Amino acid sequence: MYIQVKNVNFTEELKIMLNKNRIPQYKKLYQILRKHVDEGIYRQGDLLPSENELCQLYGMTRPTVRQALSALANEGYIRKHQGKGSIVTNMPRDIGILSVSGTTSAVGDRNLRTKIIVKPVLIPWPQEFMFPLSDIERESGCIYMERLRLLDDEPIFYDISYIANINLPRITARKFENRSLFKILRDHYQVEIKGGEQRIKAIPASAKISRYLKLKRGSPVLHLERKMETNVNGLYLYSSIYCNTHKYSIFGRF
Amino acid sequence: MYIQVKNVNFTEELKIMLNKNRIPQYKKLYQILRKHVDEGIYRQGDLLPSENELCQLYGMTRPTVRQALSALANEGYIRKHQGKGSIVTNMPRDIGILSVSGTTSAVGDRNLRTKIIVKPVLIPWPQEFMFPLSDIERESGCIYMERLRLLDDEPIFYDISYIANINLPRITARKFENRSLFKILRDHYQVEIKGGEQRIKAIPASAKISRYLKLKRGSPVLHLERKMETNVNGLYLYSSIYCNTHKYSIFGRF
DNA sequence: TAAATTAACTTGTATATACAAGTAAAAAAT
DNA sequence: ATTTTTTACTTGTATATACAAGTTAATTTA
Repeated sequence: MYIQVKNVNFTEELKIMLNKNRIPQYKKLYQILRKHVDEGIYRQGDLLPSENELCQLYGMTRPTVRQALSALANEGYIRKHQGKGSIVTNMPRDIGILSVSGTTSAVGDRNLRTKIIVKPVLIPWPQEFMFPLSDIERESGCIYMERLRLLDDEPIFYDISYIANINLPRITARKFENRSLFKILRDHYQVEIKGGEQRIKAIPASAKISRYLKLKRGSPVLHLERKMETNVNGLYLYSSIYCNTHKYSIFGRF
Repeated sequence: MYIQVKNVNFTEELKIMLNKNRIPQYKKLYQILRKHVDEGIYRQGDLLPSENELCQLYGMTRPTVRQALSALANEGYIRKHQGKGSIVTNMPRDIGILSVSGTTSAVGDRNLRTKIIVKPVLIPWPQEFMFPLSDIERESGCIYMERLRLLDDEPIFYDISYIANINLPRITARKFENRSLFKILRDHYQVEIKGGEQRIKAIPASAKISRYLKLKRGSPVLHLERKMETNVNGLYLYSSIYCNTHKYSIFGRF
């Protein structure tokens, strides 16, 4: 018995391998600028360098720079004004809960604490899941976790997360206290959230939810069911989020 | 007494006037394709003509066509797949409530009826408004209206709208039954919603809201406060929306 | 001094071109 | 017949260029 090897040009293969994780220039610039906004190097209201300046700084042509900027504009990080320039938007981090980022970034990282209620465990998917699942997802099982998010020591979010166990080695061993699940996925697994869908309801607090969110039973609670698409084919993130909106509203840009 | 006329080249002025309402090519294509999707000429899952075909069909170059397509993709009308093509997304109309379009399009126009509770009237702005107002907005007064939206004869949305009275002649005379406010603004005033922000809460139904939405007092209701930016400088639309989410969820893509 | 014009920026729109990379079906090889 | 390769499509990335149009500040003009 022998293994048949496909007839390939190995130098070609190697080139492809090396180029596989190649990040396009416009995406590099996008990531740099987003990081600068996130880290406060550019603050709200600041003017970004002009497109021509960015061309010079990073050695690209204007269409490439514009591609990066329009990605930032689409996600609400900046707003472009003809004749003036690109202005950093007031609260890019607050897109959060209604957009691409996770709940950690939804409130600005400041006074948010995360308490793990149920550590990440690998379980079979629930019989009746809130979204339809593919066969691959069903087969690979589900990484399940429950987290309580406290803002100024008040419980605000109760998160239940479900992730298909696809290509995420050792994820159940990681620490999720005070870190965004999304950041971990991005930094350690190169998983980027690309979009998704959600359903929103106002519901009366159940016994469990009222206990965790320290509310009276039956008082109104915001309930989000979210399905998030990633750059990894077939990998979706699901979460069911209960929010105490008595004191804080959920804020979003669109 | 005489009126001093600015020294201008009138042919130049005329040219500018005529070009003033000129719509860019990519925007024309964007509008055409969006209309086709809205009207069901392209249905969910359908493949749009390829970029090169669109180039030929509409006499543009590929970058221009791509600009139109990426606008559609950003708003969730299509999804692009390298190597395959642009696929019409399952429920582009349902972006509605959480995105750019109005509530009429949020549920697909089908069984939605609109009942005017308070006809559009010009009033001064409320003392304590949910969003800060500019001086121009305050001075120009506020077009106010209340509408109840029924889905299959069940009251679902209670809309309170506020619009600054800037350059919207005769708007209080228009009929808003069963039509989207946004569509009227777009078709008659060339006002396009470009983005905005919103706050979402779960609150107990007040006496008024419970009456209109046919709910028990105190039962959970979704409350949205929205500020929408337009292409008209200084013109914002505001609305306060109460939703009965017992039967239906609010759905959104991001 | 005050108004108007000009100049020097900014982003917006558009063309033309080239090659990379993903997909799917036809064609060729086994 | 089955597998592999090729081919012909698709969208993605990138450059180079040009002019339009909005904004702001400096300059000129009255």
